Amino acid sequence: MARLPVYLRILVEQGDENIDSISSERLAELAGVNAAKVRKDLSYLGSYGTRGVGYEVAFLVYQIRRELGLTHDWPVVIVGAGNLGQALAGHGGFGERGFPVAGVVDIEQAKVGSVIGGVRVRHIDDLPQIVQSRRVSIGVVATPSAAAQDAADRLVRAGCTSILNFAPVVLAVPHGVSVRKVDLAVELQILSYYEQRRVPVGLHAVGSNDSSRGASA
Amino acid sequence: MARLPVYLRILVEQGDENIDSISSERLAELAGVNAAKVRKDLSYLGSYGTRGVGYEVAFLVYQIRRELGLTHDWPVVIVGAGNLGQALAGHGGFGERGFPVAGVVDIEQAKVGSVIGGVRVRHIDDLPQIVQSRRVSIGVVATPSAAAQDAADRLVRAGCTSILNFAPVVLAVPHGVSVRKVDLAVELQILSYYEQRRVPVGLHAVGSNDSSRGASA
DNA sequence: CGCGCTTTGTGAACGTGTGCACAATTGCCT
DNA sequence: AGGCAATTGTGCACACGTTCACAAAGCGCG
Repeated sequence: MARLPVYLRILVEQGDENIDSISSERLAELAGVNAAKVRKDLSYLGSYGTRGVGYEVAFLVYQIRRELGLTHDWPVVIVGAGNLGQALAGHGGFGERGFPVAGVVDIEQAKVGSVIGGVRVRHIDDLPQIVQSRRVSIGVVATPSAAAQDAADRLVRAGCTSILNFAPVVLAVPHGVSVRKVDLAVELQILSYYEQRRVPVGLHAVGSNDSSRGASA
Repeated sequence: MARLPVYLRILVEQGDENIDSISSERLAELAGVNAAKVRKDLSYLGSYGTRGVGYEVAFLVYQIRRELGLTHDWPVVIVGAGNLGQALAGHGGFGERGFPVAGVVDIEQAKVGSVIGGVRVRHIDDLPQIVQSRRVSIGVVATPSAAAQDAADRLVRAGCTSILNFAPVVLAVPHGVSVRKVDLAVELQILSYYEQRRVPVGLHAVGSNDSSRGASA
């Protein structure tokens, strides 16, 4: 389920505030979803709640981490040291959440050697060496559209089996390789869609990807 | 439908290559989806295909643009001039696709005045003025998590009715405001999930958000 | 001019995810 | 010890999106 990461983040936050027990209703409120959905999602992991009380935060965090495979770090390699690649590498949020940046590569020699986010940019030809020595299985494509497929091919050849793609193209990958796409223009266009038909009456929240909802501000 | 933007991009690309007619099957292949799904999606816009021939690319582009509300530009304002905000503003892909950056604001005076992507960073107190003078209805939250809710509140107060949120928090917004969230860590965690259970056999593509699929590389 | 090939549009079956409602279970208070 | 309030776990109905399969419709060729 795609909601587990959201629950996880909320539970970790609650844990940081020394809250050691939480009800499905409270968790649902914080995650912006239905309480029944939370319970169903969690029951999928097993019966880890206590009736009349709720869920033990620490234990639930552990279970979700285990389910998501977050019991150990997953080093990632970023292909493309342009605007986006630099922002991702320098962001810091990756490493904190269990996805340390094992390397940043670019095809342009001009970019090789510069240091961003504490990582030196290397040439894309070094990709196989980085992937193998650091046991990387997740690659991030942060190149221009035209170079994205080549970047993906190189990642796959180097041994990556999961790709996070920021380029607005549909990547072709071999069977067995997972791909997720983040397309900023698509997100904006979806907002535009709702924005355009805002004439009738101010209506509701927006479906699919989201989570948000709730009143006031 | 969230797939319309993908179709649109592909159709524009095809149009650039002087292809003026396309079948649902070809479009489905390029978009990485089922052909029947393409036809059903397009039939939702009306019957704009010609049986035995296919769809006229230019006309379809026009229709999808109209449906998505992309007949005119939607200026956006970016809140947060950190790593991510700078990358987004400097990216250029926004303006090209009909979402020109009307402004970048930050709460830190130290960042005010610098120029990124041809836009000068202004103080967040100028937000209402920017939003109103430029008729902005879409705001982008590119702040740290702790500041995200405040940024969203300010955007709403200034008059924005759609928000694209990059901070890993669930934003509370008034009824009638659309929110979409892009959480990089969530995407990586979903990949981690599939990566973890890759033991049995290398299996398939990944659901929901995606689009990818297809063979070889 | 008609026949066959191609491709759309859509009815219908199917699977999946969602939400309700309630029984089962636990803790607490008296 | 017993009853009450709270909360989980889940069966069930429903709505939605997906896919198949086929009839309707257009094009080109003989």
